[in-house]
Amino acid sequence: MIKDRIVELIEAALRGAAEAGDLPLSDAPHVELETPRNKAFGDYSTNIAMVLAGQVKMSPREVAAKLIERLPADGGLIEKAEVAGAGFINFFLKPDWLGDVLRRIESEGEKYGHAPLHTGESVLVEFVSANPNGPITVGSARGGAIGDVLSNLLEAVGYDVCREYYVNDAVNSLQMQHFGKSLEARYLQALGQDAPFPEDGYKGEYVTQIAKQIVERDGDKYLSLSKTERVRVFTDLGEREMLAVQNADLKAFGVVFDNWYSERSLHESSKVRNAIDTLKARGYAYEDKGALWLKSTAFGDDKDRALIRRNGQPTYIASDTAYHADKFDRGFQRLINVWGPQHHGYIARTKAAVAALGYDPDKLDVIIYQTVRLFSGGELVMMSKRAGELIPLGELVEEVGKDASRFFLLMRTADSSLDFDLELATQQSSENPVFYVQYAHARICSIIRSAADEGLAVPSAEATDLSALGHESEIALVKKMAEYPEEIRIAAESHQPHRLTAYARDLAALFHAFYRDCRVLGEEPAVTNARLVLVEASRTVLRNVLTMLGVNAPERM
RNA sequence: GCGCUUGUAGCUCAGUGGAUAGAGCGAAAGGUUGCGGACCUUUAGGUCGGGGGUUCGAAUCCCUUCAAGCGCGCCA
Repeated sequence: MIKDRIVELIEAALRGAAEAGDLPLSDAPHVELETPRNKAFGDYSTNIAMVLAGQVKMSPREVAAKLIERLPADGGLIEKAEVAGAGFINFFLKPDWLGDVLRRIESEGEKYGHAPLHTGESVLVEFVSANPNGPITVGSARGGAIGDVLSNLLEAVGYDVCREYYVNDAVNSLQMQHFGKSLEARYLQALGQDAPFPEDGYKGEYVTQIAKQIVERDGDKYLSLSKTERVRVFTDLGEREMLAVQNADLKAFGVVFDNWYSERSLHESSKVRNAIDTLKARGYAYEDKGALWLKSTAFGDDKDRALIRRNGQPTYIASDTAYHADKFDRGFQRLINVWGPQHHGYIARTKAAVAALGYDPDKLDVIIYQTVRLFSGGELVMMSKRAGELIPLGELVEEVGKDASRFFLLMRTADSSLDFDLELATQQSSENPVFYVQYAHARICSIIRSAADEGLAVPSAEATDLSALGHESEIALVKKMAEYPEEIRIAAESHQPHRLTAYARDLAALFHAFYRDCRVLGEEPAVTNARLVLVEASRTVLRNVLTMLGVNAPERM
């Protein structure tokens, strides 16, 4: 890669200067190379002289000048290197480097952007994990998009990734019991009985729908059961139905999990008991007021947390602790949890629990995403006409499609709240970012189709003279494509999948600018051929980034 | 009260400790007959919430303060 080659040149210059006594350096400093915003500052730039100035007691410009003197022969890569500003060294590349980029994109194809930086490392990404007592909401869907695309990114940099959904199906969960009671009441009502609806019940229309389905399928056969039995049965039936709906909605959203991990199984396999025994043995669990407590304050938490209630039932923290232990025990080296905005207070206690069990809490990263609000035509959409509550993911995908749903939910950093404009998401115009990006891809395909109609195939980059490329718009486009692998690396390592949507928009904009300025077909053969190579490379990179986002790259629109 | 997140152009937001803080929309003026319409030029618009500090250099890191959202159960 070009950037790596320049870094090597600078490192060689540093060694040379140190050996010759020009610069009194003890060990090799880390060289940062960046792409300056302003093209007057060259193609690449380094601040190394300013970093070293204090250490070697010279002015930054002086250090820069000495380093430039020591730059080794570069094999025709660098046009010139010059000192600028406070002591930057700016590198201007010979136009030939454009060809290097295009040849690399061609040879790597759909793997362009991938890099084996973390091969052999495994990571478990847990996300969505909504309670199985209702459909996935748009809020949780944001976690779905973040978790899924982050997983794609981690795979691209070499990780072995497991996408996991934690199913909160514990039998003693109050949420699930409320759900079961609500369903049971709707069932009785559907059979014409005057059953009271529980006070803390789930009023959503979907509960009534499920009850009706059960009546249609099983009739009144549950009437003979005792009330307690019936609630138990309906909790199970409802849970099964909700998991199926969640699974289907997520699938339509392009999210498929490798594993659905049952909380109940943690209790049944006595992993919860084992975790508690370990905590006791390690001295981080104690009894007080008839309950058992996790001494999480020993690891920086605000207060200690209950593990087992006075009535003998374990709390969710108990199962969650066992769950995280099990993740490590399954051999994952890193854990990532993608959690909704209400859960930020749980980071400290979860890490504390992990540490108390003897695992490294730094191996666990938690991404908290903020709330999603839906707007339509500038108006806040609070209610769904159909369900009488928060809009389910299934409805969103139905309304704006998988592509727009995913792209829009990834347009902001997870840290800030997100306003989703439903009207914009369905708009067929350049103001709609998804449309704008997909349109660029369709346009590329159209050019290649037109070329084929004229009997022109896209020539291979390797066999084509690319020296005809050199227009400002061509250079800007190639530069952006050259940045893609690093963009992937940064997005993956900083856990910021939203960066990809910005990159996709930038790339599309640069392609549209190229299209405006440079005609592909009907030019001199040398020009047309070189530009066809460039267009094909643009298609590859655009398709790669859209694939990473889980968004379709259409050939026609 | 404590904790987390946010605060950047009229609006919505980008911005890996670097050079003159950017984009889209909106506003003003003009341009635009070719591969697929979703384009171009110019102008206006900023104390990066305020105040300290670290650094050669801060929107970015630290402290403090103000404002907004959220969270502080033997619920999950």
